[in-house]
Amino acid sequence: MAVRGPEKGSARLTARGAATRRRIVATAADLMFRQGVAATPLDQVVDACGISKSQLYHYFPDKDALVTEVIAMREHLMVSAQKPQLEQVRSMRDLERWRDSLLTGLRERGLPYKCPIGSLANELSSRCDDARQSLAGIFGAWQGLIADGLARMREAGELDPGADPEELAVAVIAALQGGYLLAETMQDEQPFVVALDMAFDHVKAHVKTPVADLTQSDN
Amino acid sequence: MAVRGPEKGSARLTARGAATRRRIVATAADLMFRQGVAATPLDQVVDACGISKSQLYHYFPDKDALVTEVIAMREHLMVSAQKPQLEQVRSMRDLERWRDSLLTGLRERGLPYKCPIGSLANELSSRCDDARQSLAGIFGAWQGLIADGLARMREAGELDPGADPEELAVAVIAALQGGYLLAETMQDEQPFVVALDMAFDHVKAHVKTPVADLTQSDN
DNA sequence: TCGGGACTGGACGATTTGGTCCAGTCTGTG
DNA sequence: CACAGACTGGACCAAATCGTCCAGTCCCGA
Repeated sequence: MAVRGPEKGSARLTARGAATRRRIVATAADLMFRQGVAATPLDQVVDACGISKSQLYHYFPDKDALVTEVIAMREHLMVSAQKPQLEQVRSMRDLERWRDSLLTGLRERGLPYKCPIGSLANELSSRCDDARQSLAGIFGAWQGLIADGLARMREAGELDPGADPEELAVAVIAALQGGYLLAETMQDEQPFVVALDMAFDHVKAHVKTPVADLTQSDN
Repeated sequence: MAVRGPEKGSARLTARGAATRRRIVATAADLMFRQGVAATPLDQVVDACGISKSQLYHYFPDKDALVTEVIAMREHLMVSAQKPQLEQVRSMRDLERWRDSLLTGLRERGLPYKCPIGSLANELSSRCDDARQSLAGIFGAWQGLIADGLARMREAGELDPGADPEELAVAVIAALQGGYLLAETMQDEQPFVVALDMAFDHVKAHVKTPVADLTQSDN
């Protein structure tokens, strides 16, 4: 499970070859998301992808390398899905729009109620330190995106100067992850909603009271 | 991964036999906690336990049965660890004592920063519906213990009558789980602390304001 | 047209793992 | 003692899986 640099053979790659390569990673990512990494045999990837086994090994030296790419793709997908919205965040209203999109996303995808990153982290962090570090990096990037939005809110005077964007972002992600896990286990979206609401109440508790605020602010 | 009833052979069991059986489950639980269920071969359980393979199969028909028992043991451990404290909860102060014990527990155990139940849920809920349901039951039991405490707080007038103990309990557990996952992935207890603090702020937000609060309410 | 990467398809080896089987020993108790 | 259950120890099977290898075809651009 070593995290390698750019692939050896990636230098000379036809457009067609690159497309196939991406297809393999995408297929593997999907299967591994639903079944887990260990529970996804390469033969299944091969079948689902409609390629031959030798082709898979033509692009990837071993399963670990494939997993590494899957993780990288997950980071890319997360960033390209979250960044556009989070970058725009300058007010609580913006942040709530983001929350709403998380919710509708969960509902549209339906089961399984899992976070692609969280489930990878859970399975791999104990077994492969390279993967764990990559996943930690993804969480860090996510945290950064959220924290930046919160920081902008603070600059805009929406957030209390004493509020720590990084810490709030960690709390939000933790709530998200916990919500995903409970929702998946209970097969019910309610825990996810409850967790998200908690996180947003927590953020709101650091909102500079514009007018008389009903929700009393604890510390 | 079928969840069976009481074992077939459990009828005639010497004290010695029962002890060995428990030892097997405990050993398996520990290994599976640290490495994951799939990543724990039975041979390793056998070695770590100092028994012979035939003995393992003398007590358990297959690996699934062993996993089922491991889950049951996890429930038992959770309840016997949490119930005594949570049963006593009648005030915010009591609840905070419980939180403190969670924290010191995490610190004493050290790495891995995982929840034995959460990690099982994450790995098994996608792959075995029987296990998933058992784990959901454990989460439900945990939720119940917390919710009961919160309900007593409400009866005691410490909690707002409008507060929903069940919902608050779900939020607390979600924060816990998310905190564990982040802490484990980042190899840092801070996310766990942050998540727990969020959860407790959330509960406190439903505390009936007793008198003038000393903790400054930030404007 | 020629060459190289893309790709097939399946044989093959090695390893791991779950699971079976059994001959025989140990141990505690009625 | 006799017997039942506890236990050893390893041989053994079958399946899954990772990974290798190769002969040969297909496709595309210089």
